[in-house]
Amino acid sequence: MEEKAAKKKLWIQEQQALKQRLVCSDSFPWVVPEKFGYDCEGKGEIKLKYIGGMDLSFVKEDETVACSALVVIDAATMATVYEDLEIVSLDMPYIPGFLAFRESPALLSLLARMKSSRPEIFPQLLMVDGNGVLHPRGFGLASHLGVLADVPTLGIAKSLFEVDGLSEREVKRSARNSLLRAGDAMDLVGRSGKVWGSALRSTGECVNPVFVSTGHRISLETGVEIVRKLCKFRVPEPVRLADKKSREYLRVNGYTKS
DNA sequence: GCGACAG
DNA sequence: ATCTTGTCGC
Repeated sequence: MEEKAAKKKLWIQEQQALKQRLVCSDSFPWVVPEKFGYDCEGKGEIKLKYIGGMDLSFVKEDETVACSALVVIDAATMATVYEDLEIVSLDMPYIPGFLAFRESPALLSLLARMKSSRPEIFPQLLMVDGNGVLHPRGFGLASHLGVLADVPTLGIAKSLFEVDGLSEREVKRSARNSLLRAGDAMDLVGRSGKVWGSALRSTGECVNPVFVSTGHRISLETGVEIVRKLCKFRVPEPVRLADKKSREYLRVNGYTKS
């Protein structure tokens, strides 16, 4: 497997090249409403209204087959306004730290399709199942996708990618003590002092936090503020729905799955 | 060398 | 990611 090492080396170079275009601060034409609601319909300034969620589901029989999903909701009503699913064939294997090389082609395909068919409701922000800058080289799937599609993105992970001395066990321990109420969040500060992301308590029932990180063109602070408002359950609605729909699609079409 | 390792 | 039953709680 000398092959694999060479591939990683190339991928690392590609990540570093794309990272040159990464923007970690708020860089969008819209404004975050004080509270999602009818004010999103207001005239004048553009307000955040359309938020997308993306995910892939797999079948255990064949690791190259997956169903990709893009769900867009209206933040004001939380209603789904767009949904697209596609069975895809994945060329690359999953290698920790290189998830984007396996999943981004399928996700980019869905984005391109929507951009041409329904540009008027194309998401102003995308929540991606995975990490943004909370990554060994600071360039996870959400950042990778954000840069390639030039769309603001956020990384939403259900488990911690241990980087810079951060350990899931330790983070969960302090989260249990510090995150007391729904919406409480804490910075994920590495040994180096760098803030990689945030651990957010989604609901009062969820003791286990969800890990949010900047993907592209949005600050961590703004991202957490938005994610906080979109959580009915542990995972924010856009991503939860994309996960649910893709899994359901595989099940209904006989592929297997629970 | 050892342990870690998003989905 | 996926494999899985029961079970605690509103």
